[in-house]
Amino acid sequence: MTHNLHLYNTLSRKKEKFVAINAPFVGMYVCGPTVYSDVHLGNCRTFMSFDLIYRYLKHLGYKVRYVRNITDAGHLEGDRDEGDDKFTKKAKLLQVEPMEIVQKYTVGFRDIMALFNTLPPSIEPTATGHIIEQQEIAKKIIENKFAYEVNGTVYFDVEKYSKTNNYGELTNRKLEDLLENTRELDGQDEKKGRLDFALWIKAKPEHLMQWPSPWGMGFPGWHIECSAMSTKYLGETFDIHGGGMDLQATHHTNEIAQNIAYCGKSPANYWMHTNMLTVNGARMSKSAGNSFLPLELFSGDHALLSKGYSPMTVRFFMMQTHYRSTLDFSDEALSGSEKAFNRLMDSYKTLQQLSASATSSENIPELKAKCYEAMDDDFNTPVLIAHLFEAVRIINSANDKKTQLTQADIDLLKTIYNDFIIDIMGLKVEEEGGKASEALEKVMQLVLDMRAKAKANKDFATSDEIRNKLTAAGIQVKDGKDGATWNL
RNA sequence: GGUCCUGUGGCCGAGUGGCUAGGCUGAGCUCUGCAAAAGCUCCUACAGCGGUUCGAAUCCGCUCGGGACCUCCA
Repeated sequence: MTHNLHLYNTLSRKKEKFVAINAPFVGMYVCGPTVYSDVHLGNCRTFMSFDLIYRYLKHLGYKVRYVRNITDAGHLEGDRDEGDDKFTKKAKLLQVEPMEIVQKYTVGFRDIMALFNTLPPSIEPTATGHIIEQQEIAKKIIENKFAYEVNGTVYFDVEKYSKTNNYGELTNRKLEDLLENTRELDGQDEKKGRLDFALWIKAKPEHLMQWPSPWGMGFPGWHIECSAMSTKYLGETFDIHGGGMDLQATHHTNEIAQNIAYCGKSPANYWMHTNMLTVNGARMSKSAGNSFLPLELFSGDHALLSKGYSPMTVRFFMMQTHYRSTLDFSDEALSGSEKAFNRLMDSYKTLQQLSASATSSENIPELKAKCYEAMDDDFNTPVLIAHLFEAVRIINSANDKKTQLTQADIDLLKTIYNDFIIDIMGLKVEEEGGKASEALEKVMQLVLDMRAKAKANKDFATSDEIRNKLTAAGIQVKDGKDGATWNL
């Protein structure tokens, strides 16, 4: 595998050259959604970022096993390790089965991700499908003396673990500081240490989701599902583990601790974290109530939006920002991206009908090298896009006969476009498609021919009338050197 | 309070110790019957104050903003 891919590893806090444990195979685990309500845009950003990473690794020739879980159990409201989980709460509210909640939002999630043109993961395992595996890990951790049971609940012993391991390594925090800053819990606490977290939680009789276990009826803690499923499908140590930055301090820190307590091995070589989406500078989150639903974005049905934006526009918008930077969301920024994206894709169409010259005035191989350089530098899509706009300029100039491209140049440009725009960034031409558009194409050709005749006869009143009425109908006419073209 | 990130032109957003980011917007020009499209040019920014350096937006310190995590969240 010859490439120069470097990626930022949260563990070392710097960019490192990517070396697969067992090339050409790569194991990648990404923490997926908790399906108790609609996915919001922030989730989508994370999964689009990892989709990009998945696509680029595949493009480089790796055989990637991409595992992304569906969390359909556990997840209590708050830190008390008590009360209803999110599914039970919602199910009671709507008077349905918790699994109906799970089904509804799992399907919704997949539909949205498909609209965003993300590839499905290789395996999409669910927490409820791996209750046994989670119990096995909890048992082993107890055996290894890093966990203890109190009244049917199993807790991980963080202080014990810290004696031989660096618990806060992922966030560079010291145990003393963590202890210092952790809130004192209400008196009835049964945990030994205030940093201890639950591997298995005792269920009250009224709980709708509960399973038998060596410790009585209960349900799994939040973190253990990822330990169980990543180990099962990718092994004790695999290549890349990813998720949103908000998972770094708690979820991933605990996941690493569980894995080490379980088998003595750290789960992943590279930890990758994607940054948050913000709205007016504040993090977009379900609990803050400032989130956008993807469908609101597509329809424009939101107080902060002047109009709707297509899924590909949104994807392009996100690709214009590096995955580790926060991305501030605004109507103005989206509208800028929409225009830029259309210009990029228009040039893609122009490229298909470019005619070759005998000589070349541009260095296309260098452009291609720059594109790889950008992607190899921790998946730097903003820089990649900057290079692609250089290609846009070249293509449009060639179309205007202002620069010359050989057939080899044109073929290479096609390769660059197909590789980087379509395959790697996962953008596609949004077509209305079908027979209707075929017919429209013919009708438009007819109309433009009639207008060309009027122009040839200097009947500008007629040609302008045709153009104006087409514009009013939402069709833009562009007069070029070799006749007119149009688009919606 | 603790840990950490961040502050770039009208807006979004990359980046490196010295050499053009890019996109959107705005202005001008070319082309065009006119317009649109396209191309070219311009608007030359790096929070503030010190320091290191031949040279810093890029390194260090301080100040002032913004944000994240420490509680469920991608």
